[in-house]
Amino acid sequence: MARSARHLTSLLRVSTRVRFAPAPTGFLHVGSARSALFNWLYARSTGGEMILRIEDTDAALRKPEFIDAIVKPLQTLGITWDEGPYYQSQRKQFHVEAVEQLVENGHAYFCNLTRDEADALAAEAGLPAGYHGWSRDKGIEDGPDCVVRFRTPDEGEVVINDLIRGEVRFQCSELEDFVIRRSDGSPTFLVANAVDDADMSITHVIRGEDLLNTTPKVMLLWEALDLDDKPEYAHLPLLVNEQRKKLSKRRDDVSLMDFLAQGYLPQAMVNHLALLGWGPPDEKEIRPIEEIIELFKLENVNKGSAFFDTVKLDHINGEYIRALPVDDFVSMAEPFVYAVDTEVPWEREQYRPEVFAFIAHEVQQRVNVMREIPNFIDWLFVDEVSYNERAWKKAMEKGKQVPEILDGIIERFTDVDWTAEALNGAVSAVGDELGARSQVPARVAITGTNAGIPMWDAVSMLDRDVVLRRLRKARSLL
RNA sequence: GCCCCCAUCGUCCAGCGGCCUAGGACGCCUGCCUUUCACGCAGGUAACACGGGUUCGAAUCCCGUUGGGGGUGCCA
Repeated sequence: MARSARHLTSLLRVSTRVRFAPAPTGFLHVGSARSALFNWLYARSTGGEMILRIEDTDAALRKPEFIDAIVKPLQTLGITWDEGPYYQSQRKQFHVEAVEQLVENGHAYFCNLTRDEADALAAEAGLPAGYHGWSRDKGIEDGPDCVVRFRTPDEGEVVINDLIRGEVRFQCSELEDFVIRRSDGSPTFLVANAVDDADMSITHVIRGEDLLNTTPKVMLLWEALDLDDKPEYAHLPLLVNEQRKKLSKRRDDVSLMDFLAQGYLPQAMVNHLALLGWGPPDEKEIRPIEEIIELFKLENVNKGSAFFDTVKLDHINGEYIRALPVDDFVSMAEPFVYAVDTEVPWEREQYRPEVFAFIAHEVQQRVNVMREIPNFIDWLFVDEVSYNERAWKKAMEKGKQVPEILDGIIERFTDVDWTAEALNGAVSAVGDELGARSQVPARVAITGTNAGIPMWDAVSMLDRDVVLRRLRKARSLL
C-alpha cells in the first residue's frame, strides 16, 4: 500500500483492522500462533479485517523459507488474513523517509558511539546503565558508524489505555534515546511499526505482553511523525512453560508444525490456544470455532500468564479425534503408519492397510494424539512381539495357572475355526475349565501387553501359525 | 539495579461488591460399566498469596508486603 493511500483509508475507517506481525525466525512459535489467533478472533468477531505483515527489518531475517514457515502453519490452522503478506523490508523507503523527517525536525540525532562506549560513559559518570543522550546537540554528522537516535522528552509521561490491562503509564525520563536507524542505514522495527500501522490504518494492535515496554516508544514516534489516529492496544498474557518462564525456542517445544506433525489436529490446537487467556462465559470448553468467534470478547481476556499444558492439549485432541468419521481417521492416520518418512515399529512391507482399516474404529477410541496409533497395532505387523515388562510380570508371573491356560489355548487353537468368535470362545472355554482368567494371558502372549483394542477380530486376520508361535514362545518362557 | 506487568484448586478457565459453605474443565483418586485397556457414567481431592484499609457486606475496590514474570540490543 502506498503512503498516499493512508488518508483515504483512515477516513473510511468503518471497521476494525488488526494485524499479525511476526518476525520471521524460522518457524511459527505456538505463542505467535496464539497471538495470530486472538487477532483473528477479534477481527472475525467484529466483522473487521486482518492483515499479515512480516517484520523483517533485520537483514538476517530476510529469507524466503522463513516466510513459508509462517504462512503454512497459519493456513493449516485456518487463520486467514484479508491483506498481505506485506513485508516491512519492502517498505523500507517509507521508514527511511520517516527517520529523515525526524532528524530534520529535531526529534532525532546522529550518534557515533558504540554500545560499549556508551556503557563506559555511564559507568564513568556514575549513572545507571543505559544511554544518556551523550550525542545530543553535539552536531555530529552522519557517517559510516553512525546510528540515529530518537530524542525522548526529558519529562512528561506516555499513557497507554490497554484494552486488557487498563491504563499503563511510562515516565518519559525513564525512556532512553533509542536507536531508530542502524549504522547500516536500516530503520529499526519501532519506526517501521509506527509508520506501517499508520499507513495500514490499523485500529487495534493485539500482541504479546513482552512488547508492552516498546509501546511508549512507538507512541512517541507516532506523535513526532504527526501520524493519524493511534491504534488501540491490547497486550496478551504470555504463554509460559512449567517454570513459568516465557516459552522459548531453546528450552521448550514450541514449534507449531512439530505439534501438528505429531498428530495434534489443527482444530484441537486452535481450540486449546483459544482457552489460554480466555474462556467462554458458559464454561463449555470444547466447541466449534464459529462459536468461539461469536463468544470472543477482547475485554474478557485475562492478564495473567498461562501455562501451555500439553496434558490438557492431549485431552482436547483426543476429543477431536474421537469425533472424527472413521474414514477420516483412517486417512489422517496414514502418515503415522505408512508414509515413507515415518518411523514405524514394523517392516514397511509387513503393513496391511486393510487390517488397520478393519480395527481402526477401536484404535480411534483410544488415542489422544495420532502418533500413538502404532502402539496399538504394532503387534499386527511384526514377526515377534516384545513383552511389556510390567504386563508380563502382572499377568504371566503372578497370574494363576498361566502355563495350563496357555497349553489349553494352544491345543484348541490348533484346529479351531479361525474366526473372531471361535477364537474368543475357545479362550473363554479354557478359562472356564480351569476356573481362571484366560483372556489376559492370551493377550499378553499374542500382543505383548495387557492393554489394547478388543483383540479377536484383529487376531483372526493373523495367520494361525504366527499366533501359535507366539503362544508357544510365551509358554516356553514360563 | 531500574522500568513495566501479574497474582482464584497442581494446571487452564468462571467469578467484575451480596446469588460463593467459590463454579466448570484437565490431572489425580474411588466406584459403576466392561472377559483387557479406553470411552461413558457417578462420586471424591484441591484454590481466593499475606497484611492493612473502604463498605452494612470483599475473591471482587484501594494501599502496602511477598512472590512470579516481562523489558532493559545497531532482535522483534
